[in-house]
Amino acid sequence: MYTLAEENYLKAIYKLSMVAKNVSTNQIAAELATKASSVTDMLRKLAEKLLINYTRYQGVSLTQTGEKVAVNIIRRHRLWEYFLVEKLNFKWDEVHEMAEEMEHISSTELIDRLDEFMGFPTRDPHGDPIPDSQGNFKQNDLKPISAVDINACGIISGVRDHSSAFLQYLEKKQLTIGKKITVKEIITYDNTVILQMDNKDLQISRDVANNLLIAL
Amino acid sequence: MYTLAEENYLKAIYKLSMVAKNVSTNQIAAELATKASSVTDMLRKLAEKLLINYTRYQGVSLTQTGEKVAVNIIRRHRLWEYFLVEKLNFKWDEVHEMAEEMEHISSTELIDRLDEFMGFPTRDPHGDPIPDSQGNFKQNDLKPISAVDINACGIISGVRDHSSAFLQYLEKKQLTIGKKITVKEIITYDNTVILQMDNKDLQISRDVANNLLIAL
DNA sequence: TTATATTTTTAGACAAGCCTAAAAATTTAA
DNA sequence: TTAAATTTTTAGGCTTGTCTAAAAATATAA
Repeated sequence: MYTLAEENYLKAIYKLSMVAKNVSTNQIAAELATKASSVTDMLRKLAEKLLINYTRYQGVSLTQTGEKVAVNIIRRHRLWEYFLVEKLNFKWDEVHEMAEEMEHISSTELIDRLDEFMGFPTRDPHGDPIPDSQGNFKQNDLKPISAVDINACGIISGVRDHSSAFLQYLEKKQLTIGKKITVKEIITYDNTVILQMDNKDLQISRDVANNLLIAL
Repeated sequence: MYTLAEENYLKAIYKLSMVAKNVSTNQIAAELATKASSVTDMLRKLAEKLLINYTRYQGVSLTQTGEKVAVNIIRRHRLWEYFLVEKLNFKWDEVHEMAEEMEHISSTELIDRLDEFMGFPTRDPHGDPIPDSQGNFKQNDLKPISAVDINACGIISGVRDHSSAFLQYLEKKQLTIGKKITVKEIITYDNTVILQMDNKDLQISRDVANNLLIAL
């Protein structure tokens, strides 16, 4: 239906749209590690196919069709990640690259059966919600630890950075999905955060606090 | 490691090599539904990469490396077919196209874990042997029904034609893997074959007898 | 063994998706 | 509000993998 490149562009635009309604050429180029001129080329093609709204120099947004396609790719990605962790016993920091390939397998029937096989999971191993077969899912209502009040208490429920380096660090510190933590102190000088978890104090940097999400 | 096109060429050459040592340009073109000139182009590239032995006008054969790559693709294809049938409950005539896409997922670790998850199956849903992680597997020692003697008795163990049309026909006639049959008569005029199965007589055409394999 | 048919290769072209370098538009700053 | 900086687009080119048409090699038949 859509080429590999097209799917990757739609996914990137979808992801960037979470932050700002209109997405710029340079943002897409950075996300896909490609050049702005290549992005412009592709944007013309996607607009032609009515997958994005695009006016020269004005940035882009997904059309309804484009969004549907993007959500479907995300569904496939997250279901495969769940499969790799829950059925094949991979660790949460090992699955991203594989799922990046598997998300492009096109059969809808396959994905729906996989979904059923696993018992219709609602979150992938990183806490991200999995869209159902209709494309419905509720966005996580999570906050980065760096943005909550002192003495706030919550459950670790997601990450913003999916790199293995970050996930391995969290694993080592036992900062995994489901853990209950309390924010004890935020050092104003460098925004280092002191947490309490399992009755022990734990110090994390501003960067880590920014990328670790909790449900209050 | 290898492009989609390269993998498909290697697989086609491997398949055609089963029948004749040296494979011709036209045979490959037919197998891949492409043109002879496109095949020539690709053969030059594969020879360059030392995956095939190729001399102009003389046909090709796989090098040891090329064969290793081809067998690996076949391993992936057959394991995914097994997964689709045994875990996701697809029918044996529904899985070929999906596996055709899935066989190109590159991670070796993924395939080895999938293999383990399913208990190291040795045959796919069509009776074809699944190479192990070292690429070892014994070729089926099967005969088409059209080639056995009268009164020969054996177990249906494989097919030569993997098209859904053929598989659906077999399913309807209950001519499935594992069934015990006896060849009662071969009509010399048109090579129609009369089988006995489950104490009932069954008539199959020359074409069906040619594509249905039994272990004696 | 020569003519004909078939197979294979070459030549030249095209689409997709990427690139660099330069031009144009937009934004920011003086 | 004009100049400078930044962003985006255009122009032209490259690679991969495909195609058609024509030429060359090989196989077949008279």
